[in-house]
Amino acid sequence: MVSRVESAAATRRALVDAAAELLDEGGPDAVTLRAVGGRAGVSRGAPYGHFPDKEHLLAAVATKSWEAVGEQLDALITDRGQAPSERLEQALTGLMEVGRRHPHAYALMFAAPTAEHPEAVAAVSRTHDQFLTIIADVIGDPQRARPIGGLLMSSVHGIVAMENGGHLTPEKWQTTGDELVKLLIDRIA
Amino acid sequence: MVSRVESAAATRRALVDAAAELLDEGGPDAVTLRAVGGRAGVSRGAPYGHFPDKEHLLAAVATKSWEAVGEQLDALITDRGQAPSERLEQALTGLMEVGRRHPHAYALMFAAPTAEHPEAVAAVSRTHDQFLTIIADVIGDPQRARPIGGLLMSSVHGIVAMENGGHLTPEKWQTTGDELVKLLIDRIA
DNA sequence: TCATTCACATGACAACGTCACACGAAGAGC
DNA sequence: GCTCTTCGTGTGACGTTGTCATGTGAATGA
Repeated sequence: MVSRVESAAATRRALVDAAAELLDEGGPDAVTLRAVGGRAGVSRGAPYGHFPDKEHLLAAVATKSWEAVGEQLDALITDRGQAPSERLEQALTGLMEVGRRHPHAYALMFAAPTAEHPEAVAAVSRTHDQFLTIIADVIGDPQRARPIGGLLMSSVHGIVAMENGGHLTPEKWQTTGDELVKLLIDRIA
Repeated sequence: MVSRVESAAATRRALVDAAAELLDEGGPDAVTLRAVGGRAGVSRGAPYGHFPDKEHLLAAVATKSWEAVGEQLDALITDRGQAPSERLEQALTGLMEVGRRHPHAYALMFAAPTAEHPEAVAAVSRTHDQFLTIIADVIGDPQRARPIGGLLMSSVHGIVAMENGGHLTPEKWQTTGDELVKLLIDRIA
């Protein structure tokens, strides 16, 4: 039933899942290869049969996170039952929600993916394209949609990063991340 | 001439400077306590006479970086020779320039400062207040200036973070960070 | 001059990423 | 059914890291 390559693929998946879980639960310091192997039910050296080094394992976690966001956006794009502006707001708040629920994985997603991880770069590019699709529906002119999309994406990311870093305190700025996203869409899109 | 406490303070400064330099030159991985001590002319254990652990040393680096930005803003605020809107643009592009010139230190500045580092929190708060001062001069209503300031700060930070992470490629978004900052100020401030 | 203080050097330890090597079961060929 | 090969995995080992305990020596105050 379970061929050798299938079980190998399952182990690889288990390693990525274990790393993502440990990252969520204890932050980057908790993601040791020994802990990852342990949670995945293998030894500390097993990951090296699937990844050249720890960095590539983390890149796989980032790739998986981007793909999860991509699936959210896919569902949003497929559902034609709502206005384009609504879709845009949901896309942006959806990304924000990911950043809030999984702050460490989110930080990993936006860390610099070196050229050594082409699958991570591809996943990011695909998801960005989906964002652009949603934004173009609101803006109309697809040429003008790209810079606007870049600004929206960057700004929302900045809001999430400021939130997660504790730099967006309501006392200091008299506002919240949710309000800022609304304000942003209002002024930009 | 050089009393004992003076030399101790000098060593502390040398440690922070060495850590900042190593961070600039080789990224976070290059900042080992052994390398920091070596560059500062002391041994690997010497930092523990000045900081409880490595995290506190890095917090001191972040604090110094924030204070450097604060000095920039001070000069900007003191100089009454230019329009408020010009000052705002210079403040935001100044922060962006710091992020470009010292990407790793910049990332450290916006990392979550735990409550264990009150001096870092204070430095951030002071600099944010200076931003608010500059923004209030443009907005007029100081009450309305705070959320606007939060959005500007977050957005610019997002732009810098996207740039440094390689996520703001001109091919994808048909724009640059500089253009986005201009567009941002145009639409928001 | 002597006792004290305090910054610093040094040895040691556990944990980490990584590599080399050994093992053992699944699959291919006869 | 048997044998050989392949390949995912387990294990021991090594260098490096952050950290602590201990020792040392020079500056300080009486």
